[in-house]
Amino acid sequence: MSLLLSKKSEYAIQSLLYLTLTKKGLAVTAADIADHLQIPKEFVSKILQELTNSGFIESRKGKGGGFLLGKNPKEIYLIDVVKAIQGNDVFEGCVLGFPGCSDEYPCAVHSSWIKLLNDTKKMLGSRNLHQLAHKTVVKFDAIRNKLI
Amino acid sequence: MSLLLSKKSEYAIQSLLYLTLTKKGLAVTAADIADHLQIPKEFVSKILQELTNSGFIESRKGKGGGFLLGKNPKEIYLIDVVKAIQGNDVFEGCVLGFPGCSDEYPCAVHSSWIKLLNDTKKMLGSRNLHQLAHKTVVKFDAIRNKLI
DNA sequence: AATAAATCAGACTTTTAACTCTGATTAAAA
DNA sequence: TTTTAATCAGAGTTAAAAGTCTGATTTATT
Repeated sequence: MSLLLSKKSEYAIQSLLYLTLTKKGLAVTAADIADHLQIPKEFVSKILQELTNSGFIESRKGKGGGFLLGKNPKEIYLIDVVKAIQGNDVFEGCVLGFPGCSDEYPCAVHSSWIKLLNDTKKMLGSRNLHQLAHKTVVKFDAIRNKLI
Repeated sequence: MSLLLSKKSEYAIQSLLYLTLTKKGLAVTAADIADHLQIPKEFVSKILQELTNSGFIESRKGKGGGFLLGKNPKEIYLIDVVKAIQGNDVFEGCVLGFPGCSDEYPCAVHSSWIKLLNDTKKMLGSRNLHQLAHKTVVKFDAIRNKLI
């Protein structure tokens, strides 16, 4: 896990970016995604299921099936994905772990932390899949060519 | 765990703040700290041991023993504690989980993430125990009086 | 010297995140 | 209609973080 996101969130975002880059209307299998992202197929399948349930993607069963984006990639922001995967209250709570920390009863670093948190939320809330997808092509290439 | 720190780090910082507020030269027992912080005694004992090994505090064995700060609280910055507990590479790694993410081979949000990370490090790197301790008295009071 | 009160060390357990497996279902194509 | 290739659902496993327990050691006090 990075400092901010769980592995699940990371893989969810990577998968969505991959789906954004595939031809519209064409279903991509979990195996294909797992292969291109170099992550476990079974795990990514679970995550794709969750993303289906939360409406980010659609699934097609049976032969020729797979997954495709369920919305316009311009309307899927990183923060939406993170909240769907990690829960709506990921961004709550005191940094120092003190109970009942709030603007009224702040801990010693409360205001600075709130600023950092707002910046983080602003960052995740202003980047959508459409903006990020083409910048990610090079990453997918590097993984495929085992440059990493 | 909050977005940034592990429970261990949180309790470590809380314990150090508590020790900063106690009379110089007087050892405080793990039980006392656990009680005032309302966290498990055995767990905090483990953490205090680690903090002893990394030189933040000193321990006195036997009757009348306990723990006390090993350095000047003006010289203990939050980031030092976090690195000691969570490891030096806490602040490494790609937010989106892509391998080999760097300035040369950035992911789609690399530069924004580096900025957030630097702000975070700056925050943790500029607050020492001395600055924070007195602002924390009210938190300890609230916990003791079960106001929370 | 005995007792009491503390840390110390390390094994153990629980919980949560990460990951795996299996069998059922669905649907296209032969 | 049978086969093949996919998702679906949910149980199971593993690894890491969080938390507990126990027994040994240390040291001040009686």
